Amino acid sequence: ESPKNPPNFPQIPFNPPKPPPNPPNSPKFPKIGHSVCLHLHGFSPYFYVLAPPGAGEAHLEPLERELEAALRREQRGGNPKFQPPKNVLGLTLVRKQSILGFQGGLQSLFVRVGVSLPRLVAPARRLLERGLRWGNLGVQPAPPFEANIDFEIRFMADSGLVGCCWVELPPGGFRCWGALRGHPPEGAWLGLPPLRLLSFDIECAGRKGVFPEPQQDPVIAIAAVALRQGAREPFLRVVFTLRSCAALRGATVRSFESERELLQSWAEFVRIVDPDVVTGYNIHNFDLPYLIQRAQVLQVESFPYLGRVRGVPSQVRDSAFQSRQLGRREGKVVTSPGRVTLDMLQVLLREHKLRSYSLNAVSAHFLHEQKEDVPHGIITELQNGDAQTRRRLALYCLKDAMLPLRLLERLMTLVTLVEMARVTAVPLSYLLTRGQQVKVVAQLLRQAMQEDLLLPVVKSEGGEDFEGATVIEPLKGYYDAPIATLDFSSLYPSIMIAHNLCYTTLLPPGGAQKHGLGPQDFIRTPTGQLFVTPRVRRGVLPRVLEGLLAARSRVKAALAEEQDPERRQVLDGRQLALKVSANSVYGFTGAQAGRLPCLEISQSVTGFGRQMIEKTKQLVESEYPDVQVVYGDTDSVMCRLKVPSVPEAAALGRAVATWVSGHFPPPIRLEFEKVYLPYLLISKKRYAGLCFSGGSGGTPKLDCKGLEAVRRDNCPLAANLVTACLRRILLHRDPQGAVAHAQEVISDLLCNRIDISQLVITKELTRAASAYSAPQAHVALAERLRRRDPGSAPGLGDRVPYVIVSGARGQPAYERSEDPVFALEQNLPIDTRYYLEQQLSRPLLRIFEPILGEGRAQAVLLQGEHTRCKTLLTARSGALSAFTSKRSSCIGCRALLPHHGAVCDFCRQRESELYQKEVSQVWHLERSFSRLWSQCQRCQSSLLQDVLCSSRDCPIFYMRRKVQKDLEAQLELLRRFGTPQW
DNA sequence: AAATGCTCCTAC
DNA sequence: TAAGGTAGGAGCATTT
Repeated sequence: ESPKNPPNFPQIPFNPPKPPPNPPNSPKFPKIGHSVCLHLHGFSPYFYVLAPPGAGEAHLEPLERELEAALRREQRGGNPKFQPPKNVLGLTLVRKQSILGFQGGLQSLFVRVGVSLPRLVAPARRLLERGLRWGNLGVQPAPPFEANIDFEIRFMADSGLVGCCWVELPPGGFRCWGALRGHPPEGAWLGLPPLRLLSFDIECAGRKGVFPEPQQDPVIAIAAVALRQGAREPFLRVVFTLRSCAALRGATVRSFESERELLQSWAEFVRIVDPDVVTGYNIHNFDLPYLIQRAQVLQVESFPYLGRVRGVPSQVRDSAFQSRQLGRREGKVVTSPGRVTLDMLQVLLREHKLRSYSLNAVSAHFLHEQKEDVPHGIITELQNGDAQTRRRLALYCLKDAMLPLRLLERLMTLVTLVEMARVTAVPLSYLLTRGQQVKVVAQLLRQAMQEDLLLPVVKSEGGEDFEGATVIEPLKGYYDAPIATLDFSSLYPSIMIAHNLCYTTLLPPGGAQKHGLGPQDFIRTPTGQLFVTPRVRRGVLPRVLEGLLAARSRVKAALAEEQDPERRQVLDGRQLALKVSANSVYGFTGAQAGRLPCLEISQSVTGFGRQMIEKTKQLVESEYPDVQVVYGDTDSVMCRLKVPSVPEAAALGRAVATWVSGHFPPPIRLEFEKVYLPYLLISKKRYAGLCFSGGSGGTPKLDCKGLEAVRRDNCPLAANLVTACLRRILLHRDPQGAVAHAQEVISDLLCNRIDISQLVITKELTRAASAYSAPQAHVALAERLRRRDPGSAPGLGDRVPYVIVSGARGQPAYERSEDPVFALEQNLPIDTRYYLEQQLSRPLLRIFEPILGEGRAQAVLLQGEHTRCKTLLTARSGALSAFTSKRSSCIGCRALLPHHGAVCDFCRQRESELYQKEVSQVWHLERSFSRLWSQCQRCQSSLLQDVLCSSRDCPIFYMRRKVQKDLEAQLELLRRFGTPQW
């Protein structure tokens, strides 16, 4: 049911175009009329407790009375008005097994506790766990099982639904209790439904230098773009503006004189478009909370009904999320029942490692186009102008609403998420808000249910760390011979399958005697744990993993046949989801603060892994004396082969892999992956090579692991230079060219010819400033920025960009970190020595030393003529020198002058010549500036309007500002000549 | 000068 | 309440 008329919702005359109808009887999709939001009502959750010894049918009734009474007492305490009709829906005795530990087929007695509301699960569990009266057995504690399963996961597992699957409903009205008919996402039910996506962006009129706050600063524009999933073009583009706005081509403009009307109208628009997915960039932490808070301030009562459930308003809540993988993040969550809010920023933070996550940087990276970035102050100016300046604002806003949709499409975000939801059986929203564990829990629960196994509620205590994988000691150096890479695909999942490692197969100490098992019934893992063989009991985890691997082979086969591009996309997405999903099971078992940790399993898995890589190296080297394992990490070995060509290396690699595979139990297999030629091995986890994937004819690709080229915590100059040198060495096989290039870049750096954007280092703020025990450059800067303007300062989880500026001798780097824009605007001098010595020299030496030799690399790179370049130009070109020096110096000979003129008496005779030189410098700067300016105009797609952009993620911006400032300084210099007399 | 601990980010 | 794992290189400030 879609709430067309929430309480007190005023009717505003407004007729946006209706979404286009679905294609009639489209062969691709089943016939669908509407999006339907199923609001889950009246589903009763349940959990289990282990019954104490001696418990039976007779104990259930008194126990239920006890539990009911205890729950009522608790609730009266919390909320006297709340009086649910019934808390406990029923207790029943069931015979099942705990999943934890081999049980020898013995079932235990459990009580299934059904309660009427999800929020009763936690207190009921606590009461039973602590101990209630079990009739004549007295007060007995009862350990809970499955009391920590998420409500939606419980429901879906019970109904046999997976995330994002098709559900068939009877035509006309329906009221469904329990039996929903979900279709497996295959065949006719493989595709995605034509979901409606709505992307939006807001603009606020902030005050100068302060980040906009909803208490004070009005919303002046909201742009919205609606797209049907799978369609190429949006079916709707609308901009809502405060005050008049000139027409936009291809978009509807709706102007309002009052902000209240603007907000009301937008909310109504959302309800009419009725999107399934609401997207945008940073809408979670900015746009949505801002709108809702602003509507509160303006008392627009009807506004927050943005969801699909009648009478349930969207709410802003603070949220904190913390995981080892994603770090700690805090922010706001806006609820919107019935719609998925898909913040592209959150998606990118989870899925992609980038230097910067500004919409700007992201557009440049994924869409290869720059976007304007207009500072807040100027936004307000545009708003205060006329219909034309507000048109510009509207267009800017519209573009920002458009970009998330384009990112969504380019990154295939929706398909990827839908497939992950289908494979792991969780709702799509979980993938955006929750961690990795819940996906494994969902799968584990479903498999366990089939085998009458229950998941215990464990209190996670921080256990001890366990030993991980082996990294083979690298034989460092430069190899001009083919290196074949062999690896165990899905190593950890296949270990778990091959050795039947599972919660259900783990034999505790003494378990063998207890269950009367002989030596042939169990195995001892390399770390000493005992697990029963599949003959005794097949594990649940291996079953889940086998299912995932088997599904993967089916998808592979289907992909070979499938022609339809959209279905192919779905299958691709599924393949990825299956792989990722299988690989996360091991991590789940080892998760210290986990839902169901079992270090015996994870330890054994890595133990087997260590044994295997060691054995592989030995097997290979003893069977093939001409093959040498030069390196290996976890599941791979790099083999140096004494064959001349890539195809021969591939053939030999395949033979070796097949032969080695025979020495391991299925489904463990060693596979030939690729050939490197040449190969540069720097150290553990750091190498580069020219990669021939599959060892065949395709174009080889430069592969670079762990080196500065692929790290985000150095400046782009270092990363780019390392990449460029590696390309020259490995791809073009031109080490001399690489050296020359490196020398040139070093020279450019020392002569201040490197653009500041190349020197920006970014690092993540992983915790609150006070939680750091060691000083850090980015943390110190973040603190300084916070003092300058708390609203716009970097928050937890943000990446902080900085440059290192010159300072006093011996001053630590953390005191010299500075905001790049600030440094540019204030003409703070960059510490080029720092960049050479701390950012470039060591990475360069590391890659050149294996080729040139130790001494030579040092001499050639760091001691040549190019390191002595010190320009005179920079010394005075900055505006700084013009304003800070108390006395001016002669433009000809730099001698101090007693006056503010241009030249000293000695240089007076060449004054005309010097003047001409400075004038030509002005021309030169003007030409550069005009080139950059028109480049920025092209970016804003208007050659007629001023450039307002100040994107700190665009190199052109830095260059433009630099030239502009140099030009100003140069003109100032020119003024010192006065009116020429000659 | 060398060793050490903290921090970040990557490989797998 | 919820939160996948360990190995490992490198930079940097501080201590030894």
